[in-house]
Amino acid sequence: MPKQATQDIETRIAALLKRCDLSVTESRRKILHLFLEQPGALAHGDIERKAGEKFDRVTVYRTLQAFVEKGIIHTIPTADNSIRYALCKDECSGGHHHDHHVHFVCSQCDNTYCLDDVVTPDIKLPKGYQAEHVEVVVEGVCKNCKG
Amino acid sequence: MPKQATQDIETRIAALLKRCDLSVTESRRKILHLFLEQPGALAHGDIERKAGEKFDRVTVYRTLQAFVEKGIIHTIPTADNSIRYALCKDECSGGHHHDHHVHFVCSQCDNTYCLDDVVTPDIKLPKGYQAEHVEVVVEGVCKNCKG
DNA sequence: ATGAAAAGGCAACATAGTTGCAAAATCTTA
DNA sequence: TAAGATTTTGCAACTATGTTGCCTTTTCAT
Ligand SMILES: [Mn+2]
Ligand SMILES: [Mn+2]
Ligand SMILES: [Zn+2]
Ligand SMILES: [Zn+2]
Repeated sequence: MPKQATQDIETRIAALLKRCDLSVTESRRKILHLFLEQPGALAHGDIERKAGEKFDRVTVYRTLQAFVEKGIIHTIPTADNSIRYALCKDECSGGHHHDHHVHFVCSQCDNTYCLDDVVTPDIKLPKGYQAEHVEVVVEGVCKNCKG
Repeated sequence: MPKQATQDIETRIAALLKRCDLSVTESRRKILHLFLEQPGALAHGDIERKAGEKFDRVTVYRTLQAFVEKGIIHTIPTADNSIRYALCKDECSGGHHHDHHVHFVCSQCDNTYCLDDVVTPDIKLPKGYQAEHVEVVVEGVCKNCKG
């Protein structure tokens, strides 16, 4: 692992936190690191496990909550009732989320992906219903698992 | 409340349970009743509350689980990580679900509706991803709250 | 370096969901 | 309709998940 590259990542992480008015702490850096070095989404449990015994459970909760509020990560609803979190594109960092992409959950490896290029379709609703936000979650077999 | 109508409902409930190879018990009848007399979906908590102190929590869990397995009800994923349950159309009762409709969660009254006539759109996925099932949940203002 | 402010750790609590087992209810069939 | 076999229920105990208050530690601005 080249020192230079690691340095860069750490710098980017610190910058992102500062830009979001979050003080740069060890747990926030660590958890953000987990998201950056991973293509898919992470469940709370994953994070707790990957972060090791190093951090208190409560800290993980509070960190994720802060990240969601600041638009660093967003939540992905799934059928099995376990919220997953994934990094937002930069544009979200403003303060409110404007993700309009589809999510994909692999039924084999259970990984969850943001399909950033697949926008959520318009849904024609019956008279009287007024849409504000559309969530689309596709379940199936992912790239890697497809044999 | 006319005796005749109540009788009919009870008969229908018993018939449905029998058709699904479920023995007709008080808790199952009661919970099925709750679904039938209500247009929207119910969360676990709702059911526990509406059924009164009469049944054990565990019984509610097991009843809902049985109903899902038999295709009597289906689950609806929501952003707030609380599974909701709603009656399936008759065709589901076979054993596996084939609901392809959109769900709607009202941000005001928090009610959840099955939009049975709004079918889930086809989603064009990137190369390599293979869809098996699509969930669409629309959040917004419902018929009753609009105004 | 120093003090104010923010975040973390701990403990205690609340809620949600699971499991094994014995008692009770339901179903079967004679 | 009266057993007996089978399911289902309730209870207790347990794990998992999430929240809150309070004090200590860390971070940040000066
Ligand atoms: Mn996403
Ligand atoms: Mn539905
Ligand atoms: Zn996969
Ligand atoms: Zn409403």
